Parts: sequence; C-alpha cells; structure tokens
Amino acid sequence: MAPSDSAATELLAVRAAELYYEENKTQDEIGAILRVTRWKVGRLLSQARERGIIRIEIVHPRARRLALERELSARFGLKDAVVVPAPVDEVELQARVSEAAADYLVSHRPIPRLLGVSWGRTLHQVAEALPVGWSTGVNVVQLNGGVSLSKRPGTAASTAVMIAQKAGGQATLLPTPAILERLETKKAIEGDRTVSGVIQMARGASAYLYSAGPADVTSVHVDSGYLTTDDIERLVERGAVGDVIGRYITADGTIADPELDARTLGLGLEELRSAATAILVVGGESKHPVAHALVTHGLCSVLVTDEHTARALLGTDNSRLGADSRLSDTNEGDPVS
Amino acid sequence: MAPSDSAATELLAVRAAELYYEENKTQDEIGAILRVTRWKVGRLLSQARERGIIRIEIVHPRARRLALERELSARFGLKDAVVVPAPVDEVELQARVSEAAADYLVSHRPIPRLLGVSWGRTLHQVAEALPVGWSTGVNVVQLNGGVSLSKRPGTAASTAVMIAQKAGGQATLLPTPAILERLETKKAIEGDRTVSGVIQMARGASAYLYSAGPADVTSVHVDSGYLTTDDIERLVERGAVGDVIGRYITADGTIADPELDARTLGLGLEELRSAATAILVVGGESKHPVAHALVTHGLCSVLVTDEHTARALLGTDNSRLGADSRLSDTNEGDPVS
DNA sequence: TGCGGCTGTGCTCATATGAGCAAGCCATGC
DNA sequence: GCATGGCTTGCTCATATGAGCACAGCCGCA
Repeated sequence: MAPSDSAATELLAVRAAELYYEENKTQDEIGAILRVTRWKVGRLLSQARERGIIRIEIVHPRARRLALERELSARFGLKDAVVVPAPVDEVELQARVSEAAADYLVSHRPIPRLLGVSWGRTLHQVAEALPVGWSTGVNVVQLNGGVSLSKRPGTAASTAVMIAQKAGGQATLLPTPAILERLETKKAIEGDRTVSGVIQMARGASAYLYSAGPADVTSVHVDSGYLTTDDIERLVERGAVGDVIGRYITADGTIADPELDARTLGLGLEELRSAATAILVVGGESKHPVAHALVTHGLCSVLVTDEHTARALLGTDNSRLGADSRLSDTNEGDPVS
Repeated sequence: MAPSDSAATELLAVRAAELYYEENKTQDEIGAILRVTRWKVGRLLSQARERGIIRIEIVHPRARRLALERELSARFGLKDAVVVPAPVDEVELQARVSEAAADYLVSHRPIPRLLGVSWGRTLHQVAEALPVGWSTGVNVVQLNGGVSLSKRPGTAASTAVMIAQKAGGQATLLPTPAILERLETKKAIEGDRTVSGVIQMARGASAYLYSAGPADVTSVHVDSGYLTTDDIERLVERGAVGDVIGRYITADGTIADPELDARTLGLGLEELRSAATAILVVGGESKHPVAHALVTHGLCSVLVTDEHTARALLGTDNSRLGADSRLSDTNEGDPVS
C-alpha cells in the first residue's frame, strides 16, 4: 500500500462513488467511464465504504441506532435494547424515547398477559404514545404506590388505566401512597388483603415496564410531595443516584437508605432482577447515573434509551464522536490517468 | 395515500433502511424480519430513498457535485463543468478549485497540442497542483502580458513555465507589461515581431486556461502595480465586475473602459468566446459577479468552480443550502461488514 | 348493485453484484 | 539470476436486486 498508489486509488474511488450513489450508474457503466473493469469498480466502492468516504445516514425521527443497541445488549447481557438518535432538544428526546418504548411494547413477543407498570412523567408519555388497540386483552397492574399528595392527582392511576384501555384490558391499581411516613402505617396498609393481593399479582406479571428518576429536586417524588428537597439531599449524601419503582439506589445497585426503603410500598428490586422481561425506559443527561446503576446490576433486561445515554453507559466519549468525522484533507499525487 | 397508512409504511421503510444500510442485511432477510415479502422491502427502500429518509453523502476533499455540474452545463451551454464542494475556509476553497482544475486538465481529451494560459494567484495554484509528467509534449503560451512591476517578479512567467515543464513541453512567454501607461507604447510593443508572434501563437492554441479577478483592491493588478486603487474605483463606477486575461468587463460582458482596454496587451475577449476549449477556473464569493458575467456571455466553454459559486450562478439560494447540509452530530461507527 | 379506474401485491425474468479463485506482477532475499 | 511471497487483477458462478406484468381489492359513480 504505497502512499502514491493509494492516493490515485482513492481519487478513483471517490469518482466511482459519485457515479454510483449520486448518478445511479451501474458498476459496468462506471467501469467504462473510468476505464477500469467492473470488478475493480466494485472493489473501489467497497474500499470507499470501508474508508468512510461514503456516509449513509438515515434521517428520521423514528430511526434507531442498531449498532449501539447491539453493543449495549452484549456488554450488559440485555435481552434487547432500543436506542433512538438524540435530538438537540431535551423535550424532543423524552418524546422520542417514549415513542420508541411504545413501539417496542407493540411489537414485543410474546405478548404479555399481564403487564406491570410504574408511573411518572416518562411512563405517562409512553402510555400516550401507545396507539389505541395496540394489543388485545393485555391486563395491567401497578408496581408501586402512587397516589399523588399534591399536584396532578391521579397521574399514576391514569397511566396504568390508559395503557390497559388502549389494549382492551383491565387495570389493577395500587391505590396507596408511594412512601409512608411511618413504618407501622406501611405495614398496616401492606397487611390489607386488597393491597397485598395487588402486589402479589404484580409479582406474577409476565413483563414489567418502568422508568427511573434522578436523585435531584426535579424528581417526581418531590413534585408529588412524598419527599422534601432535604430528603433528597440526605439521599444524595448516602450515595443515591436515582430511583426505580419508588426505591432509591446507589451506584452499586443497592438500596441507598434502608429505613426509607422499608417505608416504600410496592414491588422490590429483586423481582425486577429476576423478571423475564423488565423493560426500562430512560433518557436524558440527568438520568445517566441511575441508568448506569440499573444496567450494570441486572435491574433490567430490556433498555429503551437515547443515543447519548447509550454512549455514556458504554463509556464512549460522545462529545468527541460528534466533533470528529472530519477527514484529513491531505491529498497529493497522480490523479486519474 | 391515506395518512395513517403512509405513517405505518414510513416507519416500516425506516426499519428496512436501517437493516439494509446499517446492518447490511439482504432484502430477503429484512422481509423475514419485518414480515413482508422481499419485493415489498425493495419498494420500501426505494420509497425511503425518494422521500429523502436515506441520505448518502460522499465526504472527501476531492468529491464533486455532479448534479450542479450538469445544471451549469445545461443552463449556460457549457461543454463541461467541474464543481467542488465548498469547504468552510476561503484558502481551502481556492486550493480545492485549483486542484480540480489540475485534475480536469490532466484527464481532458483531446490533449491540447498548445495550451494558452493566463496568470494570477489561481493559475499559479493550478500549476502547482499539476503532477510532474501530467502530459507529454504540451506546449504553453502566455495569453496576456504579465511582467510584475512591484512584488513577486516573474510570477506570470513561472506559472506558464511550470505548466509546460511538468508536461515536458516548451513555454512561450509574453514578456511585456499587462497594461501600458500610454497607448502609443502599447502599439509599439505590439508592433514588435516577437510580441505579435506570441499573440499570433496564442490565437492558435487548442485550449485556453485562465482565471478571473474581482474588481476590487485585492486584484492582482493592484498588487502588481498596473492599477491604483483609484483606477479600480473608476472601473467600478463604470460598472466593472472583474477581469479576465487582463481585461475588465461589466455585468453584460462588455469592456468596462475601452480606453484602458486599448492599453491592455494580449489576447482579446473574442478569441475566448470563439475558442473550442476555454477553461475558466474561478472560485470564491468575491468573484461571483465576474463569473456570472463570463458564463452568461459565452466567455468560457468549461467552468471549474466551487459549490457556492455554482449555486449563485444558477440563482439557487445558497445561504440556505450552505446552512443545512450540516449533519446532526449523531455518528455511529462503521457498519459491520 | 354493478362497473371502470386505481392502487398495491406477488410473481417471472433479466440484470447487477459480490464471493471466491487462478493467474500474473512486482519486489525482495538468497 | 532466480525463486518466493504478498498483492492485485480478471475471471466464473451463485445470488441479490429491479423492471415489468397480471391480478385482486377498493373506491367513486351511475
């Protein structure tokens, strides 16, 4: 591979690529134009593809990043992964991730008989993104308590109900607070046959669908009045990176505050870990730490996320990947004969 | 074309495109995955291409814009056109246009027996970009006078000589000033047998290669001391947009100042117009007006330029086209082979 | 209800393309 | 001087792909 030779070859490859991809000429025609055999044209084109001279991009809001999906699955032993290209805008990002989760749910096989869902902003968007009639006879059960104490009453319930309704199924709600103030109250409520029945049912769900929240003041738990900003601060001090189904975890996948956790009503982490299908939907910068904790400690089997999060999880520097891709423009030597 | 249908179809097309272009799957395999026939996959893919979901780009400094080249040729009745993609940088742009001109010259058929050249910064770069031995036995003749009065002596001569040497041919120079101060002097020099012989020879050249300059203070004529900034101002007042082979023209392709023109030594515009092969090499914002004048009035038969200039000539809005064509900074790795 | 036009589908067949292989080609080392 | 090994080149053949066609369902219109 002498440099002078490769310069001439490269120029030829560029010409061939132009004729093939922009002018839709056949390799045979290109051969005639460039005065080489059609086999050489074929080789030139594959070289051009290898060297990245030809860039093929799929520009569409619903596009996915299959290469990253494969990497994620392999690296973290996931059953499946969905990665959407990251748009500039955070709002748009959340919308696309939610849409992707809805798409995934629709085409997921086997169709779950009973689907366990958490609640929150993300899950609500997923519910809205699901088309009416996305499935038939899928029942839904809530995984964790979610009676809102302050704003937006009924958000948790409406998410579960919407998902069930759109699939022509029934929703079973867990009509309790997410976190109780006193351990005794929590135990009492848990002792109630209805409540324990719901949790039991949740344990038997054939799939879980849930999101995660960051350990900061934007958390839904602050919004809903279960936790104060002081509580969050204390959690962060204890190493909390975020929450799943109401439970705050640290970077090594353990409960950040066992006392608080004991007062949290709903499914435990172990059920997520051992579930056949546990679909985590999570996107955006602020959730990178919690996503990392979940994914590295087997707390989900399917991950739906955005490109940036995916790269962060894989440890790929994603600022650089945006900036590079410039070719060196060094080019000398004999042009086409 | 019901909207709901086209939405579903589009999503399918996106999936197909991903599998085909990013995963290198065969249409048959994709059919199996998406549960449609392979013919449908083929149709999906062509739809995706039509709708612009798939964007194929050739990223290489030596790439060309064949579509623009075709448009230019058709619109202005050119024999040929070469358009290079415009880089961000003006210096880089000049380099690429010059390189492209050199490439064109090398592969141009029939090989000119005698090549008439002008001089200037652009032509000098073209000369440098030509590979040694780019042709055999091509003689070169200078089209217009170019003894520099102040800086860079010998530039004009060295351009012609370099082009000839690299092709193993002889250069015939026109060792006179470009513009004389007095008409009498010009006539006297023109009357010299040697000088008139060179011009006669230039008339018989089988191809011309020349550039154009803008009508502003950056002009080589100011640099070389033939014209003062006042002269340029007066030319602009008379409607001059720039010069070719030393002659300043207006937007409608006529001589801007006949008196000045009479004192200008060298080939006339008519010879360019009637030449079989008149290769104009011109790039950059400042030369758009002069390029437009030349191209619309038949003063070149081959145009080598950059993308922005091409769009300006065609009347396409290029600020917009320049602004887009940025890729979203999403970048996946090389697709698997 | 029945009928022409129209779109979308699955096919046949010709063509374009890529994999794999034998032969040549250059440069090196003995 | 000559063999050798890595490389490119031009081929054969199997496969992937696109063009064109007949048919089916669907719509509006009488």
